[in-house]
Amino acid sequence: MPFRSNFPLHRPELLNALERGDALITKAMGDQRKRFKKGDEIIGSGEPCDTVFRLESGWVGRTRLLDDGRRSIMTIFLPGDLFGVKSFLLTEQPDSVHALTNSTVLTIRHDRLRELFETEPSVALRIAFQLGEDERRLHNYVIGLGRANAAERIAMMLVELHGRLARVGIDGNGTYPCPLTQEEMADFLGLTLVHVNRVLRRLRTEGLATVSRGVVQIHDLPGLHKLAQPVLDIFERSRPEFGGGGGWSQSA
Amino acid sequence: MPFRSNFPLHRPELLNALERGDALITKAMGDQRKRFKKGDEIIGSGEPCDTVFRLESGWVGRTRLLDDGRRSIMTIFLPGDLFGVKSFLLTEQPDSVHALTNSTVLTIRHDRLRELFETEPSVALRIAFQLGEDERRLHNYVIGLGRANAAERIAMMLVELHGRLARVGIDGNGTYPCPLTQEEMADFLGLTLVHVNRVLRRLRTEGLATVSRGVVQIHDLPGLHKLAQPVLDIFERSRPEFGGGGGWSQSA
DNA sequence: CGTAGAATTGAACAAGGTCAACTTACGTGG
DNA sequence: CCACGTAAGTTGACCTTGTTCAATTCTACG
Repeated sequence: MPFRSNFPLHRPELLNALERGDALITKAMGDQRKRFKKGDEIIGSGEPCDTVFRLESGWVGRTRLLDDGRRSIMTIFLPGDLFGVKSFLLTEQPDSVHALTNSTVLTIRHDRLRELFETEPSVALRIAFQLGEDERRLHNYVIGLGRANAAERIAMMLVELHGRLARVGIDGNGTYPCPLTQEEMADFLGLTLVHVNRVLRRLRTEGLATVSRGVVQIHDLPGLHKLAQPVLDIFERSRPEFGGGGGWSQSA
Repeated sequence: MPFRSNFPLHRPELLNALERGDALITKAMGDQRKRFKKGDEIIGSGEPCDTVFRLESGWVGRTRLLDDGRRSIMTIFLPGDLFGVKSFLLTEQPDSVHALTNSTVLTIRHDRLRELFETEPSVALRIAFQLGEDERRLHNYVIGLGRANAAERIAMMLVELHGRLARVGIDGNGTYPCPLTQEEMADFLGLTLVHVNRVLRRLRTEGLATVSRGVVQIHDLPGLHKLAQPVLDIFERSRPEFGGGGGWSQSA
């Protein structure tokens, strides 16, 4: 699944170069895929890692486990994403990357990638693009963690996952698979599992969305948008394609 | 101020290429500097911007203002940092970048930078490095916002600023200038100004650090480290160079 | 069936937020 | 050099959001 033309590119004229870079990386990765089972560690905390990955299928998360047991899921990778790019350049933090579901990945070794990076500007562009895209997502995420309340954060997550999955072709009209447990959502959103549960119930009773048994059903996308609006990625804002009017009784 | 050899590079063999890329960018920027006064907007929210900046002197922040008045300072740039790199590639979010103090910056136009990017792998490497470095910082920051309490966040901020300023040569043995108002700190840390004030008072009375009148005095760096430890960048962990024993009475 | 992970719910609690007043620092004009 | 005005910093009283602790129910699956 290469680039979609609806990618949030500043300069559409880069699209060709990006697709070329992407194809070159894909080609260099060959078709030897590694498989991981749910829960497996893909990149260990602290261990050196000499490859960059492309997620082919499944969900993967970048996690940090603090000494006292607190946990944070910093990023969720979906099919098509490159990950491990940062360790191509920088010393690694004590992060681990592990499979949230059974997953398959393609890999390329750092030294091989660096050769490509130096000889093919389009590959360098593709790498820089991935880093920029990650950063953009992190920026939104920081706003959410810093300034959004629990309901806004959850709405933001649901809307973002919906958008990203739709862009890689997974979207059943507002229904999509989501393998995260409530504990994982909590670690992703900076909340507790108990509170996530309560807010999800509230979203359900208010008719905005139902999250259960690994499936998200969005009943009222405009409503979720309205709820998440203050902290929504600008790229998601333009897509309240279906659903009724927003009916969330915001206390604020 | 080019790269320091104590930079958190995964592969020291990249250092030469990075310094070369940095020098090329610097050269292409020439010596025409733009000056901004405290409070000036350097990149407007939403407006297209066709340049990348290097901060030469002063403090600059990337900010997002939400519709309802909530504000978030997502990144603080210090002298030597490149910023606006992301907009080289991606559509911009409604962020603004503005001067936290009087500042001077050097600039390079996107089209010029792209030429360099394509012809000089070392420039591409320098750009990718900056993006990776930003991402790394955001990762830590996300942990802090998601899982650290107020005192931990503040300690993290003080330690990180100390480390970054020391690396560009600004460090008076634990005393450094910090032009942030308490409101700005609050917007940076995801707290309220009132609570920042209270925690700063507590840090002061416990003898860890004094923050006032634009100056931070760290009295007990190991103590701050201990407090921030769970959420501290690994690159900062190795530098409790001075001070007494940690004396923070953590309630947890 | 039995069991383990996940979800759900209640009750008590605490961290941090809100509101509002007051003080200090500092730049400017008289 | 002083008076004043404004932005920043402080502090208290009270409140809300989200946490903690502790059961209790699902649900999938061997």
